[in-house]
Amino acid sequence: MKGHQVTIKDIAKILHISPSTVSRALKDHPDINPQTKKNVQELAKKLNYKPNQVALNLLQKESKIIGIIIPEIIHYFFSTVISGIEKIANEAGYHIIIAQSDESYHKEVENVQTLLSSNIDGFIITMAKTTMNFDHFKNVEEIGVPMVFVDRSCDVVTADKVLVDDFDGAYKATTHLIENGCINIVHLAGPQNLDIGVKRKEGFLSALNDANIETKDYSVQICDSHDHAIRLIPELLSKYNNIDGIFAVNDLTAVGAMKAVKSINRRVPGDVAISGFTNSFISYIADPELTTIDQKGFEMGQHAARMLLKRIKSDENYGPVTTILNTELVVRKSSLKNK
Amino acid sequence: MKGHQVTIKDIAKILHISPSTVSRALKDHPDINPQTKKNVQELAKKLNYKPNQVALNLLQKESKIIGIIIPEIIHYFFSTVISGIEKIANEAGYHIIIAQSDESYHKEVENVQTLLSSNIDGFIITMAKTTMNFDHFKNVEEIGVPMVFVDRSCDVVTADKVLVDDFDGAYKATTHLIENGCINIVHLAGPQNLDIGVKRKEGFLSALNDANIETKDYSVQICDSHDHAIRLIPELLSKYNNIDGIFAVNDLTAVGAMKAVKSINRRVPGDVAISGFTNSFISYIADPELTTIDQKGFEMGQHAARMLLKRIKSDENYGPVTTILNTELVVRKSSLKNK
DNA sequence: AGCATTATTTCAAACGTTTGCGAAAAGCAT
DNA sequence: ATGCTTTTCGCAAACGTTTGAAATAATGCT
Repeated sequence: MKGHQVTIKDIAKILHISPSTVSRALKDHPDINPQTKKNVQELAKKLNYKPNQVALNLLQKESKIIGIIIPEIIHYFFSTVISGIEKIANEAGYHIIIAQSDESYHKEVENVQTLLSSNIDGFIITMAKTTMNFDHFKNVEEIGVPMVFVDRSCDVVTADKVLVDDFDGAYKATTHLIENGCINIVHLAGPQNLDIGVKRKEGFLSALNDANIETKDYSVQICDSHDHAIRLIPELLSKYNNIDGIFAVNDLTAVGAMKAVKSINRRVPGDVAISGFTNSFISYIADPELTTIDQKGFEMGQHAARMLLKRIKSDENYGPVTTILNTELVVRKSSLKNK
Repeated sequence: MKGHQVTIKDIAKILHISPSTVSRALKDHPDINPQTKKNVQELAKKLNYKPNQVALNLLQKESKIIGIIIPEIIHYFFSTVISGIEKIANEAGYHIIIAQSDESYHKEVENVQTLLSSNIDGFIITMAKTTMNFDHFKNVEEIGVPMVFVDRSCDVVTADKVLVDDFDGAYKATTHLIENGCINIVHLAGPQNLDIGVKRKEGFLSALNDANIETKDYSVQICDSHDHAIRLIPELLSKYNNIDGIFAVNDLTAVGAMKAVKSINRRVPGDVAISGFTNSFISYIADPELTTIDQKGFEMGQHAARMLLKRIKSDENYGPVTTILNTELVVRKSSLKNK
């Protein structure tokens, strides 16, 4: 059915002039007779002429499209990142095209390939957790398509990066718990093969150290999911019943821990104060509301987009830039023991 | 600093043959000498040749891109819809390009325009709440770009639609509450200028009616946000303290109500059973976990994508199709009074 | 009128790919 | 060798647009 889109050729034919004249008339080129210009522009408007972007992309080798590869949109944090990117991109006349890797290395590789063949102008990527081989990114690098990594970095590929200061965030959250009277804090840590797992743990330990609190052998537990926390915490609290604070590597785990604490009839924050990390939507939903570290997803997205656009528009090949954003402590009820 | 992607021409030049031969060799055309074929295919592999989609699109007059306009990715429901669309689209070799309207009519209009000029092959749209004028959709219709509406419909535009049976969902949730011993149920309803607001309310009322429960003048409250529920519920419960069930128009409102009930020392579900609508992530986070109606976002997305692809590929102009998906009751703790 | 300028328009190539058709080359039978 | 068929390949056009250069038309000047 597609009544075909009006083209420059159509206009040219109707007006008995050449396509090039039409093209120039439409962009107000000084070489064109004002009368012709008027005719063309009026007819174009009447026929609702819209330039064919695909043809332009082929010609100019730019698509005004930014490809985003991200593990899962469903996660609040990622969707805020996307929103940040979209805002800046749109302001610059760019569109975003989104592909999810579902944390799968293979889907990530596939996405990189297909987006590449769509003549994407640049990539903004959060790597999948399972990605250990980086050849697909190397390939992008070789072809010369600019790339910005968000949140998760890898040293092998030279590209711009936007990260968040995980160490400092963890330090702030832990210190906050200490200042609110916690002495025996447990850290529910992420997997130690991931940067954020390590950094957040180190921030936690450093905060304890600076407050002259010595760590016990149970102070750090590898536990980074809601359900795992629900299983782990009751056991842990019954074994070490002087635990009075929990700092979880992410909000979901923190909420799981919160539920678990309540389930064994201890109070949050009265008996156990809790802090999460990310400031996702659920921290606001939790009861009591969850103190957490704002990971600035929107800002990260904005930053990444700005860095990418700069890279796209520049011809000189300046070295890779890494931006580290500051986190922010968001205090809510779950950590306020004294009140 | 774009080192360019390998093209058919490159391969042709290296092998001293013509581009057409390369093209045919790559698609295993019978006209080509097996040896030439082998040479071409091997070189193509070695150089990591990927066909330029843009060029193909230009030839075939399609962009293989589906435009999605949606209020806000951040909402769990919408992101599941997107995931559903992406899955089907990718399987068919299409990409998705996402634009958010932020529930703003003006941004929606703008998005429609810019996506149109990107030669989108079709639209999948969830209208903004504030959209009362539909000229921009009419325009899309005239141009002949296929369009599928998801979740929110409008009768003015003739296009395919994927909706959910709001009435039935509300009926099921309400009946479930009744079966679990609720007599005095309050419905926290959405705005009555929106379809879902009306339909869900009607389902609620119909369920009460079928169970021979008469409605009171306070049975329906217009209240569709977390914070509003937190303000409203304590007041309502103190005024009518025999209220023993709440059916909220969405999960977020339900969670607000839940918090409010707990805050005045009544128990959920013991004193007041609660059901939401949507089955968003927070229903799983809530404490107790929230009984709700699964709105099947992923399935809606898949369906919408299938309908759109069918429309894109078909030449005949069949009438608009409306698909209404069934919801599903998801029973969790918040409604199980008796146990 | 003749020539130089300037104004206006068209040509042709390019982007990467596909494809109908014609051409060259090779094989085969006579 | 001649003519015919097959095999194998290349030419050229097409998709819609832009753009440098060439061509044409119109104007001005002496």
